[in-house]
Amino acid sequence: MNLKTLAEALGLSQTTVSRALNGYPEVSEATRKRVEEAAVRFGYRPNSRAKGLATGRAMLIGQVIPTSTQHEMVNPVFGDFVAGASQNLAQHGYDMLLTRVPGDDEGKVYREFRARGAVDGVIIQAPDVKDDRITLLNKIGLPFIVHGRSTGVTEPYSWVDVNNTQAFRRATEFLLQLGHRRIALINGLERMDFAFRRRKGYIQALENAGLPVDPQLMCTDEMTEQFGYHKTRRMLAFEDPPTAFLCASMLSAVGIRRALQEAQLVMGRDVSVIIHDDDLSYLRNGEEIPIFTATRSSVRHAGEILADALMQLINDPGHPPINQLLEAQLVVGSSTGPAPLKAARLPS
Amino acid sequence: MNLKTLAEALGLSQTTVSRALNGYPEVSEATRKRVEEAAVRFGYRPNSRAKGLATGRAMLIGQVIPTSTQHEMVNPVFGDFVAGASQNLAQHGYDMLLTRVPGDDEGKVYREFRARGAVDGVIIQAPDVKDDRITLLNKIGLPFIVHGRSTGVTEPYSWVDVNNTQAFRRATEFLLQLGHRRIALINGLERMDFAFRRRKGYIQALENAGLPVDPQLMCTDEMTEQFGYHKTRRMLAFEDPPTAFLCASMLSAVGIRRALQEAQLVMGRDVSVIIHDDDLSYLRNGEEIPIFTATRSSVRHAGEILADALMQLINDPGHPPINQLLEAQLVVGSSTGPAPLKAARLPS
DNA sequence: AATCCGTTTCAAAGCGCTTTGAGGCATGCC
DNA sequence: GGCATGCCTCAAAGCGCTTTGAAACGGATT
Repeated sequence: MNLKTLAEALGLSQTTVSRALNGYPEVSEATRKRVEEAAVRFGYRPNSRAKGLATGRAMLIGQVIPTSTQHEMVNPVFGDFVAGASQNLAQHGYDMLLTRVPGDDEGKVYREFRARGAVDGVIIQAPDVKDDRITLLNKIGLPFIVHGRSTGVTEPYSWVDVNNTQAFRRATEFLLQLGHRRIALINGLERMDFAFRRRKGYIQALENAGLPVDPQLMCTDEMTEQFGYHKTRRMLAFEDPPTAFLCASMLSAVGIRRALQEAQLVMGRDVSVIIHDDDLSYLRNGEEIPIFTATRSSVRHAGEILADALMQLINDPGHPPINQLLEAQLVVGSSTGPAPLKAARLPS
Repeated sequence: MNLKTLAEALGLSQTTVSRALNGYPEVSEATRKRVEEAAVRFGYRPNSRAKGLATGRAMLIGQVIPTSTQHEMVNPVFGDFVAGASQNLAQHGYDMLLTRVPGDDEGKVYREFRARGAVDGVIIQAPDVKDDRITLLNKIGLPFIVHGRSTGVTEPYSWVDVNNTQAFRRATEFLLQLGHRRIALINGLERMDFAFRRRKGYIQALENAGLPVDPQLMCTDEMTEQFGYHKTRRMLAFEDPPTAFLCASMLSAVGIRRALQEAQLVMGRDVSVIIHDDDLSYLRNGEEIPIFTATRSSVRHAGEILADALMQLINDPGHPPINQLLEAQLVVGSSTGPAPLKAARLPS
C-alpha cells in the first residue's frame, strides 16, 4: 500500500492525503479523520526512503560502534548508552544507525555519512585527549555531539560530559579525610579524555593536601577485570603499599575485590576502594546500600540528554554548540573506611 | 555533488556514470577508470535514500535493543553481539538500524519496518520459549533470523543458536564425574528459551545418573551479580548445601565468587563452579588459564554467523530457512575440583 | 447576477538514483 | 558503397513521497 493507491482508494489526490497525514492545516477535519482512519485500516505507512528523499532527511543518527583498537574490546558502556539515547531519539521519530569501522579510519565513515546523506547527525563516543573526529565533523558540517570532551580541541563543538575532574578530586579528598595517604589510581587508557581528567582531579586533590604524587601508584590500561586484579596484587606487594584504591571502572573494581579477598583483606577495613559507577543496568553497584563507594553518573541518562541536544542541533541548524556538564554523585558504600594504622601488605 | 553534476563534469550521461560506478559490463574500461577517478576526486557517493528508492533496498538490518521489560536491563551481551554482526553486515554494504521499543509491543515495530520498507531484514534477540515475534515476522514476510530458538514455535524459521542443552548436560556430567551430587543451577529467566534448554540439559544429566532433581537447588532470575551472590548465600545455608554451582552467566558468577570468598570458601576446592561464558570482550574469563571452568561460546562469533546467514536470506528470497547449531566448548579452569568429603555450609 | 474570498483539493514538478529501450559509431564483411 | 555487428552511450521513465502553484467550489457580498 503506497500513497497513490491509498489516495485512489479514498478518491482523493496524493497531495491531500499526504497533507492530511502530516497534519497540515489546509485539510478539513472531516477529510483528515477519514484519511487517518483509512491509513490505519490499510496499514499504510509512508516509505522511509521516499519520504527521506523528498524531505532531505534520513531520520537516522549515526554511531560508530566503539571498539578499542587495542583489543577489539567493545565499550561495556555502549549498551546502556545506546538504550538511553535511542529512547529519546525515538520520541523525535529518529532511529540509530550503527556501523562498524573496518580498520581505524573512522573519519572515512563520517565523510561517507555526509556524502551519502545516510544520517542527519552523529554521536561521538569516547573522545581522545585530542580527538581528530571533532575537527573533521566541524569541517564537513555534519551535525554531531560528543559524549565526553576533548581537552586538546579548541574549536567549539557540542558535548555532554561528566565532571570527571571534580568527581575524582572529591573522591580523593574523601579518602584523604579518612586518613588515607597512599592512594592508588587504577585508571583507563590515558589517551582517553575522561581518564586524563580523572587523573587531573586525583592529582589536584593530592597536591592541595600537600602530598606527593607517586607515579608507581598510578596505572592506566583498558579497564578489564584482570587489569584491576593484577595491579592490585602488584601494588599491595610494594614496600609502602596503598591503603586505598581509586578505580575508574566497576569492572576493574571487581578485579580489585577479587585480589583483596584472595589476600584475605576486607574491603572498607583493610583497604578502601572508590569506583566510578556508570550505573550500568546489568552491573548494579548493590541495591539499597552500594557495595562500592562510588562517584556515580548514569551513562544511560547521559545518552538521553545527548539525544535531546542533538535533536536541537539538527532541528535548528544555526544553533550554537550545546555544552552540558553533569555532576557525578558521591555515594558512600561499604568499601571505604578510615585508613588502617598499618597498611596491609602482600608478600611480593 | 550528485550524479547529475558528476556526469556533467565528466561530459557523460548519468546512465553511463551510474553503470561505470556499479560495475556494469556495458562501460569501457577506460571510461570506468575515468569515472571512478573523478568520483574519488569529487568525493562523490550516491545518496543512500535515492539509491534505496530506486533499488527498493534499504541496505539496513533492523534490530530492537534488547531490554528486559522487568528491570529495563539491557542485555549485557548486546554490545559484543552487535559488534560481531555489524562487522559482517558491513562486508555486504549493510548497516544496522537500532530502535528502542516504547512499551512492549515489539510487534508494532516490525509491522512498521515492513510497511515503511525501513529495513531489509531483522535480527531477533533473546527469544522466549514461545516467541510471538517469529510467527508475526513469518506472517508479514520480513526476512529475519533469530539469535537462539523458540521451543514452542513449530513453523520453520531461521536461527543460529548455541547447543545449550548439550552444554549444560556436559557441564553437569563433568561435575558428577568429579563426585558432586548436590549441584545448584543458577539460571536465567525461564521464559527465555536458552534458560529453559539449559535447565533441560542439567536435568537430563542428573536423571541419567539416577540422581534426584531438587527444585530447591534451581533458581531463575535476571542474571545479575547480586542474583548470583544472594542465591549462593542462601543455598550454602541449606541443611544439605550444594557442593557445586552451574551458572548461566559470567556476571552472576562474579556474585557467586563474592559470596564464596566472603564465606572464606575456596572456589575449586570447597565449592566448584561452572559458568556459561559468552566470551564478552570486556569480561574475559581469565587469560591463559580460565578463572572459571566454563561452557564457552562467543556471542560475537554468533553475531558474525547470524549476519552472514541473514545476508543469504535477503539476497535469495526463495532460500529455505537456515538453522545453525553452535557447540559450546567446555574449557576447564580453576573453579572446579573433586567434591569435598563434607560439604561446606554457612550458618543460616 | 456578478464578484470576491476563504477553504479545500488537485496536477505536476522535483528529490537523486537505477534501468529500460533505443540510438550512435566504428568496424568488418559482402 | 551498403549493411549488419558489436560496443558504448544516452534520454527518459520510474521508485514513493513532499510541496508548489493553481484551480474548483461554495458561500457571502455587492
